[in-house]
Amino acid sequence: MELNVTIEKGSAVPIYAQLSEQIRLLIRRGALSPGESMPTVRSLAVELGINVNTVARVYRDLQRESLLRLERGVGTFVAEGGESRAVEEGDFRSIAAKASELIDLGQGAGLRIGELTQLVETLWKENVNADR
Amino acid sequence: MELNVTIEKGSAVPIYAQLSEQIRLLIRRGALSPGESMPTVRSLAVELGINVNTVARVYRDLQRESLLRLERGVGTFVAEGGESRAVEEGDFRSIAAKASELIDLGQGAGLRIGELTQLVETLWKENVNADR
Amino acid sequence: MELNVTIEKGSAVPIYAQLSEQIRLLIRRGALSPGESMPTVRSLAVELGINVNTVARVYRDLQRESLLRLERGVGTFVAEGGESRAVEEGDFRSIAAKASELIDLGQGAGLRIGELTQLVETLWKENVNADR
Amino acid sequence: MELNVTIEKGSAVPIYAQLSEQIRLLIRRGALSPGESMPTVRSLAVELGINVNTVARVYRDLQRESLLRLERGVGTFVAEGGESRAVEEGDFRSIAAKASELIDLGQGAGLRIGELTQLVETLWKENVNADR
DNA sequence: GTGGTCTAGACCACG
DNA sequence: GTGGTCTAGACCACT
Repeated sequence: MELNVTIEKGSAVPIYAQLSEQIRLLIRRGALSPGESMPTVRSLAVELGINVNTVARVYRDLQRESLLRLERGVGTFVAEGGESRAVEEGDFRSIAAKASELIDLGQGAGLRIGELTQLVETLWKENVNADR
Repeated sequence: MELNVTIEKGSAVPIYAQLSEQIRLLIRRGALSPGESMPTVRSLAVELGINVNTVARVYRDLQRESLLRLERGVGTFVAEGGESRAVEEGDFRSIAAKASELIDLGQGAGLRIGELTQLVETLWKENVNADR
Repeated sequence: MELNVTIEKGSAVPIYAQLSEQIRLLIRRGALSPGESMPTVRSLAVELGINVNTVARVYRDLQRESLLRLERGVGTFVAEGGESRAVEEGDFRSIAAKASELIDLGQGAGLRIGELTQLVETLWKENVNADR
Repeated sequence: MELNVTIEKGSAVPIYAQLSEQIRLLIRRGALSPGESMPTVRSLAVELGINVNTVARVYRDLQRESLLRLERGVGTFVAEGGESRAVEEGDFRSIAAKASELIDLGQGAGLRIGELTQLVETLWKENVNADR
């Protein structure tokens, strides 16, 4: 039940945001399936070397988005509802493949990861604005 | 001399980090050329609706990375040195094109921007680790 | 012997408090009469989808308040004593009618249930303080 | 800038829920107007005798509901947006009047506050279900 | 032993 | 001095 999640402690992005976003992605890509049980707040905190409350906050936040379901005294589970539905596996594979190509190009040109994600974010916003 | 930069005030990412990363990208993509003058700290702060100190801090940080050059009483300029060299224009175009394709796929599959950049980050790290 | 009780699992109010308060009200409004038998701990737990221990705790608490009477090996009954005396039926009807009017007004104005009960609580407290 | 808020520390309802609900009501009833500044997290914590983090959590929760607007380094304000719009003053007055009548009846019949709010909640739910 | 709440106190980002 | 994050640790509600 180890979660494939990595936390950068020095990052400007708060720990809870890093964790939250990564769990969300694991659910969307189908690596975590509806009904599946999540690690306990305590075990995940130990595994990641962060505080229990920080994990609890993330679980609570994701519950409010209907991605997780918390049961007191029982555990935490991936929600069955609509929000937690995964992207189609085929769709996800082509997205991941495209992302890998982008990463290869970026690394080839000597970009850093932050520059690459910043580029994606900037283009995303232009795209959204252009749609208006 | 308006900088094509957008700040999200409510974001978990601190304003200074958003600004710093975006200026860095503008330089790397060649939208800001070596020797070109940057907006004054004050005007950029007003334009973006953020605090003067925040802009000043970013300029200072970028100077330390040799991306900007601060001349007291004159202004701030994009540095001529190595760090501020832009990616080849052709390279950048193919990277941007690839990123656009990725964004289209992601939007088509209903991903949010955070999920997409998270995916890029995750794959980047796997890539780096695989190289070791 | 189904009890007209509803539990909200996700609520900030603990399950035992929700259940306790609702049983108390059923007794006060005369829906449960002195001497009447209560559902078994187990059956009520199943009916409500909550833990047996939680129901048992509520029954124990209500016994301490002399609202219920637990007879080992026999069952649980609404107590005959003073605490469990119901409000006069006519009184209760006018209270319920007034409450319904309040609810209609509240819903008409777009209030949520929590806001309405909060208002009742606030005014209640002001009333009590004013009496002093 | 004292907020007319009361916290019951021993209550089964968590402190953050009590505070959150009361602030929400103050906004809905127009006692707090859009744009108005809220007490600082620290001052409110001191005033209520609770922890700073608890207040901060409430402010954060209410920000997510678009009822408050938090500005780092500046302060907290009632949001201008739609969610924070107050109920019409006349409407609110009739609701409060009706609630007072209900309270008088309830107190006359010897009900406790918890029983009264429980009744309101029960009838509310029946009303909602009946609408379906 | 699970998640939930609360406290106390430190340090950071921002103005 | 403002809000934000994080930690460490206590106690509670529930299974």
